Amino acid sequence: MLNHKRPTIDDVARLAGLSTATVSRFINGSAVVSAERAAKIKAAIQELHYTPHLAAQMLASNKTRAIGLLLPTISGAFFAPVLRGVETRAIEKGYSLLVHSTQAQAQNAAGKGTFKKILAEHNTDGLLIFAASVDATELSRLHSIGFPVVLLHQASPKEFSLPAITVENKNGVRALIDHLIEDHQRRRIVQLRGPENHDDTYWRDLGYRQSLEAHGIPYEADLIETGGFNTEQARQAMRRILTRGIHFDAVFAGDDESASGAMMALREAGWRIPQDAAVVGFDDLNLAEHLTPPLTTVHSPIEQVASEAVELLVKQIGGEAVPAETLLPTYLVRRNSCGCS
Amino acid sequence: MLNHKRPTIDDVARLAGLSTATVSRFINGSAVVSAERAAKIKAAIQELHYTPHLAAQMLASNKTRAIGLLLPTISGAFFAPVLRGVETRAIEKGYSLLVHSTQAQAQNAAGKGTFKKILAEHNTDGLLIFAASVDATELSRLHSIGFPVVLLHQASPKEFSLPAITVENKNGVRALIDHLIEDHQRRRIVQLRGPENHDDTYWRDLGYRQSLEAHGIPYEADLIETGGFNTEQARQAMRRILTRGIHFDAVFAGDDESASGAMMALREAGWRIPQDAAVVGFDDLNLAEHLTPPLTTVHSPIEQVASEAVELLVKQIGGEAVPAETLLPTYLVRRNSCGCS
DNA sequence: TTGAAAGCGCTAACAG
DNA sequence: CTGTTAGCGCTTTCAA
Repeated sequence: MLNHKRPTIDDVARLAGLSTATVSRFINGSAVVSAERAAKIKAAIQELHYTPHLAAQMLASNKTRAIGLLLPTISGAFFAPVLRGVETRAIEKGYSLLVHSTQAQAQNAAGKGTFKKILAEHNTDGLLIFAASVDATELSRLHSIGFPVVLLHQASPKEFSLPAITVENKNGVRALIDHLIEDHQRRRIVQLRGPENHDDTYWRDLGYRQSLEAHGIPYEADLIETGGFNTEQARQAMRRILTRGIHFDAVFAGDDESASGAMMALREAGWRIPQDAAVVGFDDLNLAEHLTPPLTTVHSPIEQVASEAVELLVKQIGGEAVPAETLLPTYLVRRNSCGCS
Repeated sequence: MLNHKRPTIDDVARLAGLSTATVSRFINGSAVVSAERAAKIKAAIQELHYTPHLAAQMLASNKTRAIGLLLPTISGAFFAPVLRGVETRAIEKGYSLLVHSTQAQAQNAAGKGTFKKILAEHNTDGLLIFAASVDATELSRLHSIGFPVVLLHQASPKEFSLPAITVENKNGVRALIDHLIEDHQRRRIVQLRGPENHDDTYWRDLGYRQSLEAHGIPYEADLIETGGFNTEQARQAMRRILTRGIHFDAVFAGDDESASGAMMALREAGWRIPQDAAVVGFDDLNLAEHLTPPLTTVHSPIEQVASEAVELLVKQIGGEAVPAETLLPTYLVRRNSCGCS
């Protein structure tokens, strides 16, 4: 397909009048090369437009220089900053990025008997695994072969330890609900929970409960529904709440996308926000400030989690030890959907 | 890092009592292997948990079995179906997917003098290039070395021919504007244009103009603004229109995300949709039916474009000829934001 | 610091 | 249909 054969390291070595080994050392910085020869090599590389053949490097070094990102799905506003953070940092570190949404595979694998691991130790040096992307068996297998892994928005299984990074869910929600109760006198606060078995769901719920408890407000099952961290699901959940005909004066939607869905359902039913019910979210995605009214929420450093995760993974690949758990701080962002002006 | 050395094709061959060549043939289906031996090989592979070493395959075959997807950015609701379509089909075809948003790189490369081609012929077998992701020079270079490329939502440069795939923008918009004029008696229709130098922008504008012309309505520069296919930009563009104090009774927002922004701006200003102004979009993203009111728009088969693009690319990689241009049909979706009930 | 040379695991002639 | 074998382009001992 290509017109000219691409230049090899041998071509460079020949042109520079040196051995391939020296060129290789120069390229990888794996040993000091005399300044004089380094210059020659650099010139030869430029002249030939030489780029190392990745596959050959991999084969010889037994490294892929690629990291894999496993996501449940790539849809949704939430994953944009995740991808951005991961990609930017990965490139910076000289790794290429393989992205795979396990949901896409599930659709695909249905019908076939085979379960092929599209992203694993055979084509990456390490894996970034987002909550709900792979099952415990695979996690355990990766751990057992000592393969570098970082878990995002997901705690390590109890049986063994895999480095995990996430945000301060509980305290964030705590501040959020405190604000609703203390500054806006709301007491009947609906919660639209995220997906079950999702750690964020667990901790956000806990923050919600603790705030209620601290203010002497009982936890009421009637006020709880599952929004699934998803606009459409949240919209329907909100409708179900509305159908119950129960009294409430605020909605904690689980995340911003859910908040958007909750607002739709509320508005359809003729409710005014925040007069009839305050609505708050979590994440502080771009969309938050563009909702009507602008959404009060908890700022979550999503992109930073992503880029820090890459950092942790690369360290592991390099054989360094990394902290078992990293928790990035969150903070309350007051806009208008809570009643602030 | 790994405990056990991974099995090689030699281990499989030894266990099966055959040659590596036969095993290789079986794995790649590159020649017929007798049923009896095939069974033996299959068993050996299972027993050893053998997976081919990708780098070795690449090096020996001079193929990467990876395709690259170049996007301007991964943010935005629009790209979710693109990614889904590409990934699903790529996996199906046995290719892995490398994603790169050129915007992320631009941020990164700023400051450095180097421009490294993160995705190109050295690490992929072919490239899927979305509109506005790479410049003409790089396109020309890829073409000159005969590297497989498919352009998405972007026409081939005039100087040479690269296969391109996109949707029927013009006729879609034509039907949309016709609907506004004929069925809802709108005559002063604002257009929020997409980014300049974007082919979709050009064709959508043409559809808009042709519909106006067909109905004897003059094209008025005052009614035109740039929405950039982006919620926030569109919102601001809409505000600018509003500031002009001119009369209008409908808004063609360029795409659905822009429509969402336009709606926000209109609502802020106290306009009712569709009574005071109809609002219509393009794409028919998931969000369209969830806007208030549900958005009348043009359905664009985004995911299908993506998966068809993979198909075209894989064909090229296989040395097959492919059509220079592929245009997928669009159709009008009437919901309520146009005034339909 | 440098060079020579032995592979890394696999594919693809080539010969049978 | 099957086996033998020569590389693919690079990294990495081992000696010098």
